[in-house]
Amino acid sequence: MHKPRSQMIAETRAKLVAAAREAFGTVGYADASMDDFTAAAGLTRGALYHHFGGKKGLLEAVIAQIDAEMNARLKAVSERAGDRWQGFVDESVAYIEMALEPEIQRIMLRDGPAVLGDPAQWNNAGACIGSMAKSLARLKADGVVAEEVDPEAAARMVSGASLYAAQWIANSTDPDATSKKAVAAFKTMLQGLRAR
Amino acid sequence: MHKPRSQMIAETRAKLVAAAREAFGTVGYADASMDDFTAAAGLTRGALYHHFGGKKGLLEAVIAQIDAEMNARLKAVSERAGDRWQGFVDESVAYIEMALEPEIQRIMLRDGPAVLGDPAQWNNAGACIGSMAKSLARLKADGVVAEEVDPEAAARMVSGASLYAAQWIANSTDPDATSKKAVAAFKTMLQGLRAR
DNA sequence: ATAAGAACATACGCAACGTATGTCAATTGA
DNA sequence: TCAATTGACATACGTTGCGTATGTTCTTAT
Repeated sequence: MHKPRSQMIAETRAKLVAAAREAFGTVGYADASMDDFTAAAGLTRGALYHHFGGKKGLLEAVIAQIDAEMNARLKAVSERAGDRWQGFVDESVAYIEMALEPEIQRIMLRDGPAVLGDPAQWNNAGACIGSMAKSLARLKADGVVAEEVDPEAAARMVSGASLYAAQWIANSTDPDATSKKAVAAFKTMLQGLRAR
Repeated sequence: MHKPRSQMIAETRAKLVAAAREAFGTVGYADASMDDFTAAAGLTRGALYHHFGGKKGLLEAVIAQIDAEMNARLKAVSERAGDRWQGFVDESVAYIEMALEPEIQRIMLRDGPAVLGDPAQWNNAGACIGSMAKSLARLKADGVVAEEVDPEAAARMVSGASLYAAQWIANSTDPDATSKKAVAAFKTMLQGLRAR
């Protein structure tokens, strides 16, 4: 007796997502040949078009997967902290550090926005930004964060700042030293969000 | 009598840059056909390869042109302000507003980094970020900006935050209201950079 | 004036994408 | 149980776009 069909399908989709994730993360979206990475998954472009509608659809699936993983990691970090503000700071710094990972940098922060447009309008509405905005909203309710800051606006700017900081670090000749500078300046800047 | 050769060359290059700028800014780098926009300039791909070495080379030329324009505009804004800190804030807000222009958003902030990599390592070293870092360095020397902030780090984070804020505004259903929220949160965050 | 080289255009090959079509297995219904 | 149907996937083909190699013309220098 063979496996049930639904399971076969899930495996096929998972194989394609994994192979594409590998390819997108290393050579980049544009230079990833569909023929190549579908073959690496033991399949052909036919399966890809059937399940994901095209190259962009597959990118969306890859992004959704990574996004979920990032969200889980960030949640864990913020829950580990003492107070709420510290949790927010830790989460933001963790975000910078995640942006150091080549796969995240390439797929989530460069090719993703270039191909699919504004990250905020991706299907799950950007789980990462969403959770950060939630943290900020709670902090604002607690009076820790200043009245005039809109949580979503701040969350977006923080993630943008993180990305640019991470790119800077990743391309620097001395990543460790650069990282220290970036995190210091970043924390200082975050202080501006606090109520006086 | 014909025009001197050097002038003809300059005109040809300018035509190609202009046509590419138009195409890149509207349909995006990936979907811009070299055959199409060189024809729009009254030329062929041959001229493009001769002068710019390829599609990426032309993108670099387009970016250099836009970067110079942006730098000039930002310089004008910061010089118009009363004190130095105000000049920096104005410059940053102006940066957000520039990031609202579709051409700048598409070419400088999305396709550019995706195709050419870290903006900081572009040939002229990113005139915009450079000038912002200079402003911050002066402010730090004057004791207006806190000791622990590295000017370049801050400049990068500010531009990253601006980009994300601008994308948010550009894609929102009510750009005016969103813009107000973003600028308010942005200014608040910048306060964090000041010495106490 | 003629050789040399730059400024382009034209022609060709190649790789990648999307679609249309085919095939086979699994499920459904009588 | 056995057709009939549906869905999963492969194969083949046409199109498009890029890069290069090879012309052709025109300036410039000697």
